[in-house]
Amino acid sequence: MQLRRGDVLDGAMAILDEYGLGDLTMRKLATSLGVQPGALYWHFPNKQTLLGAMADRILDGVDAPPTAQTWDGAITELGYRFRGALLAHRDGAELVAATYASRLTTSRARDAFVAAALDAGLSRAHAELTGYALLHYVLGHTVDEQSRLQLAELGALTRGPISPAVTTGTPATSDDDLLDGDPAVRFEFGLTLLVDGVRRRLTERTSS
Amino acid sequence: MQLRRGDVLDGAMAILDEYGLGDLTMRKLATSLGVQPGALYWHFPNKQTLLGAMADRILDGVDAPPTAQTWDGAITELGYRFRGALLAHRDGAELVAATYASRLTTSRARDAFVAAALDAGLSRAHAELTGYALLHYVLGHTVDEQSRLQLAELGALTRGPISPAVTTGTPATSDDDLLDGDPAVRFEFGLTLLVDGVRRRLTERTSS
DNA sequence: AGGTCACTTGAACAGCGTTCAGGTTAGGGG
DNA sequence: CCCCTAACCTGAACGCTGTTCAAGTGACCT
Repeated sequence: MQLRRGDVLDGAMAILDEYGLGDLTMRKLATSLGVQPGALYWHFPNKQTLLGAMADRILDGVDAPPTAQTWDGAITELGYRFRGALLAHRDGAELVAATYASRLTTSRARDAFVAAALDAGLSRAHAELTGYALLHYVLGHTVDEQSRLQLAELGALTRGPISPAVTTGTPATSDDDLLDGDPAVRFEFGLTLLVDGVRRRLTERTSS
Repeated sequence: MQLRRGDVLDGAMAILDEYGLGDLTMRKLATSLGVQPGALYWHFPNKQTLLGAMADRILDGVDAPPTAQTWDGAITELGYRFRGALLAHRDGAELVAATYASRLTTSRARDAFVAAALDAGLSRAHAELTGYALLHYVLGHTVDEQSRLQLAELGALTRGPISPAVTTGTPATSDDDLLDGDPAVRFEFGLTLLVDGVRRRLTERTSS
């Protein structure tokens, strides 16, 4: 029973979901596949490339045409879909961000954003720029959101019956209530800011 | 001649600037300081903490009050200052992004953004959210910009006299001209989008 | 039956962050 | 002046990482 490239990818995704990016090593992956580490290098030239393939799998489908009727609805839908894809796997955002930086994954998400911006009525140049802005915002936000999430999970396990917190100065409601509330609200707010920025560009162009 | 905590930090910054984050290892740092690797662990409990201190140094000064007179000028100024600080050191953006994710650096940049948003007239809650949006956008953009820059530098050295490129389909002007132009333009565009989003929120509140 | 090509093994290489018992050195008090 | 304590460093190791490669195995086609 020999290994296929797809099997390696499947095994890697399984380790990612269960143990996280930090524990995804070539040795652990090989062991989980019942194989020696060297065998993996027949299917992938190196770990970076494997991570790139994983990023591509995570982003699979994000560039499908949006169903929303309005242009702003379409951009928002794409944003949520992108974020959802990243959050669907442990360390997904970090993996995609790292891989995107080394140009080993295609930027489908950005292309979809650009298409939506073109549909909205922006010029090619402005649509391209808008695509970058949306991509960078969503990526930046989601990396942060996910790392917070996983730090909180870890803290919830570590921190057992802790003393009810000696309030060291501020009444503790300065910041946390906004964060613990709902990351989706935080996400949506920034997305709306960007969409409104696009809207302004559209009306300016129309009315001038 | 004994080592001070600050000396270690200085040495680490020097290696970062000259060789990049990938070559910043505890062993290389120790060698450059004329010391054994173990000695570093008296000054910093681990590498992560050292990286955190480096991030703090990189971000030193970004939260100084902006000089611009208008609120939108202030936000723009802070954005450029933040980006400038990240670009000032090799792999600076990546370092700060990674460190920010593990909460080992204070988020001065965000606080400055929040203050500017409050000055603009936003409510506390909206200002906080705006701070996150700006932070995530600038970080996302600058990580991308810097990795592109360094990839291009590397490519310029590697790529010697290459054959004039077999244009595989598109006339090659689809994307690159916008990118090679000026990253600052790309940066400013997204920043303007966000600022315009804030502006809309302000006028809505005023006129309703 | 034989040969070819795809795939895997086993072992090693060079490097990493981190630990720690023990040596060294500097500075202040008797 | 000397000694003692605390700060600081050494030397050597531990367990881990990604990656390489000659040699071996196995399946499939002729």
